Amino acid sequence: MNVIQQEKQATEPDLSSAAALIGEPTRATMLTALMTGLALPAGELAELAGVSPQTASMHLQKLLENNYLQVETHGRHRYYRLENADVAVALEALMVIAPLQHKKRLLPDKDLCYARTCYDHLAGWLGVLLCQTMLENNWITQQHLVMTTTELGSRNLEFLGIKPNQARACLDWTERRHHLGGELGRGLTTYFLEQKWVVRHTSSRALRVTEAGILGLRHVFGMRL
Amino acid sequence: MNVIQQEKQATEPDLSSAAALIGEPTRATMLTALMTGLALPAGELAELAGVSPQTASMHLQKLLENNYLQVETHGRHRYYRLENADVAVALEALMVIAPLQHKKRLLPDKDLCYARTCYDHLAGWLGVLLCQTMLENNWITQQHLVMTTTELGSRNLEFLGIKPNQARACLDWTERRHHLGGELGRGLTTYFLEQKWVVRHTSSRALRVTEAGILGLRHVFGMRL
DNA sequence: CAAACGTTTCAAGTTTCATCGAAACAATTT
DNA sequence: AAATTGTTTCGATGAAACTTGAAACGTTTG
Repeated sequence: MNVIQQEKQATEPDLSSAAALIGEPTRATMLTALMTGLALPAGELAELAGVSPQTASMHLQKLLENNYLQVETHGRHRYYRLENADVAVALEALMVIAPLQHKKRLLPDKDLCYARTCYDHLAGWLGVLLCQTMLENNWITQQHLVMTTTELGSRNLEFLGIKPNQARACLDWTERRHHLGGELGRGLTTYFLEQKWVVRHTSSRALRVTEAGILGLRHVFGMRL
Repeated sequence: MNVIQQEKQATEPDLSSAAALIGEPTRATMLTALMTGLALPAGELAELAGVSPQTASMHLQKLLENNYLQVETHGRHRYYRLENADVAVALEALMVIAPLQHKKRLLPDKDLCYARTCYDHLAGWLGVLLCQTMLENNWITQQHLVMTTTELGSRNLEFLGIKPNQARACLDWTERRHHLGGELGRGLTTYFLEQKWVVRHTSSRALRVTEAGILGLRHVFGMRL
């Protein structure tokens, strides 16, 4: 009543269409699958989401038009991936508030809680443990949301061939504690994957720790799984 | 085809319903309005969104049920506000990727670009200028995403009665540069509002700088508007 | 070169849900 | 106590968009 509503063209960004694009079960499933950071072909995304190829194609086109995805054509396959980290960040931010929904609060998958990728870095129980261990061993120091490698940490990381970059403290939605994001987070995770200390599950963001991983993580980082 | 899809109950958080809740124009408008951090009555939100009171009521109930909002009853009015900062963070994260949409990229409102609140702290051109000035004057130092007050800064802030907390570097979507969030961001903004250096616009997140504000910002912070 | 495969386009059918009139409820004012 | 105001509940309507079958397109394989 007492609010004047004149200049309607005055605009914030188009929040609703941005969110609506994510707010559709099929698309949300596909986007979540792509949070591994990997590129997946259309057919696989269709199956993951449980819809026909036509339907998936339509949704992928929408995500593409709105620059949420990139596509790369290889032969008769078309591989889709997230456009950039901003999209992943928005998805994560939504996951933080999603559990508030309906109070159903169904427990998430065990494997996913244990270890998973968060776009390009390690998350879950293992990710948080890594972060804690590196802090305790004084390889990194934390200033609120930024983690910096100490001299000790830098030496050790360089020895492994990992660039001692800074890390960003990233809130883990299953553990509700920080894990390592940013440059360092990516570097470490790339290393773990290269060393086959962890391997990706077939159809989720979850990661499995190999025998080599158990040994490596203990000897190099001092983590006891 | 080659992906086994068995354990379907394995779940990430319910991203789609979280986003769908935001992805409806009426609800998005109301949520955006509430990003001031203020509480608004149902009728006012209805008018802002351009829908009837019944419709607004329905939407508000949904947002309430899903814990995106709180409500406070005063007499026959019901005041709605955001549940917590996590919701605001998610909205901001979506605003970052929203401009990618459709390439329409229509310029946002001038007032909003000039100065506005971002939940509980100052944003827009003014917010970025404040951040820059404080850095240049060596009141704060920046370590990537964290800003710490220097000794000089702490003294000056305490003299004003503002707690010299740390600030979080928060990406401004209009300026694409950092402004001051976190504890310090809120403290400064509270102070500006108390001093009536800035006043809220009637119907948006935008802020107007008063005469006293122009003087105060110049003399105390050395900012030339 | 024909068949199979992955993907997209087109044109339906179908469902979901936002919307508003009517009415009920509650608090305030006259 | 009656009238007014702010808000919510109920029910019917309608539009938006998700879905799939059919078909076309391009690539790979035999």
